[in-house]
Amino acid sequence: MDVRVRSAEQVELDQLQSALGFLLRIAQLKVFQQYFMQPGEDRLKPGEFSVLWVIKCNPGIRQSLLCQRLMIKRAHMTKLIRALEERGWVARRIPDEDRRGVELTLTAEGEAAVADAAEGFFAFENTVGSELNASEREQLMVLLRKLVNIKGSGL
Amino acid sequence: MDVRVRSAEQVELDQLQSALGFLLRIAQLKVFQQYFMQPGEDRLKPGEFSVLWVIKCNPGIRQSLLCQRLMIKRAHMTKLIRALEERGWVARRIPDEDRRGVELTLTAEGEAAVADAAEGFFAFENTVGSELNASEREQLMVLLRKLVNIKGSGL
DNA sequence: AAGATAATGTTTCCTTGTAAACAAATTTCG
DNA sequence: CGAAATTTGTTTACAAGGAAACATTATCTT
Repeated sequence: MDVRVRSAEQVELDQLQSALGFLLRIAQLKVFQQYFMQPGEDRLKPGEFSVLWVIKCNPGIRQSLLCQRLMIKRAHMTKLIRALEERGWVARRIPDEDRRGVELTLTAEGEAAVADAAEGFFAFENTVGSELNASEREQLMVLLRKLVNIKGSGL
Repeated sequence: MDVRVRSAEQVELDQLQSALGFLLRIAQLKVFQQYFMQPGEDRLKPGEFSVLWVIKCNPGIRQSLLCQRLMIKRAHMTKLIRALEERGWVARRIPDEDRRGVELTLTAEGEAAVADAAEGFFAFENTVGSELNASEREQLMVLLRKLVNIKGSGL
């Protein structure tokens, strides 16, 4: 008789299976791996898409606010924004009211790029959590929004 | 009148607030930032702790299985394990039944290190999700376990 | 048995993300 | 007002993590 563990499901996690941070990390990694497993050539990466999307939804948003909402460090955001600027997708503007900050907007090309990517992105997002039924998925969304202080949609 | 968005909560996300992958990512990043914001000197990083913990709970576990369960890539796992080996915490053994694989166990020092870190780690984990009440937290855990195929505890 | 295929780790190179020090502009407060 | 503290973004130097090619061992096919 050989009872050696052979599948991931059989691995004993003990208390770790009640560790919320751990579960979130595993879930998140799983989603990313699924995302990158998809074909698609020069698809936007999730980080890029979300930055562009949020700028689109909040024209003139401050870079620091983007950092706060997307949980991206300032140092890293600088690189992201510079790269998107070089692709001709975002425009940086130093406002006169506060010349430390940077106001971000999309260029016309940027708008087009987001519009282009949005369909695929949200289509993928809708496949996330297929292990759950519709009501569980909705419930998970509600709990996560609460966890991260995103007010629910007014839908 | 100035209605410019000033706080992260006010940032418009539109459809993104219904994107499960996005919400998971934000939640996960938030937890990590909280973790690293804590003081503590040479605390184990979450990844290190979980690897040690899972080896402790599954002595002799194969490296590849660890990868699967912890969603860590093989290339990266090699580095993690080698580092833990150099610290004298894990022992690698090439089993005769299959000389491709590696069986992992903790050394006595490894056991001590995990035991030492466990209290702090799980204490932190219990603070995760304080934005939710007890029943919401439990519900979130159940949903995440289902999402990642971790069978619930028999508690 | 022998050659093709697959599984498992490792190595190397590259991308993503973080930490710390810095620069510039703004705010706070004696 | 004016010095100290804060906010914001950037730079540099590093750590974490991933992709691809490779080596070794095992399995599959015939």
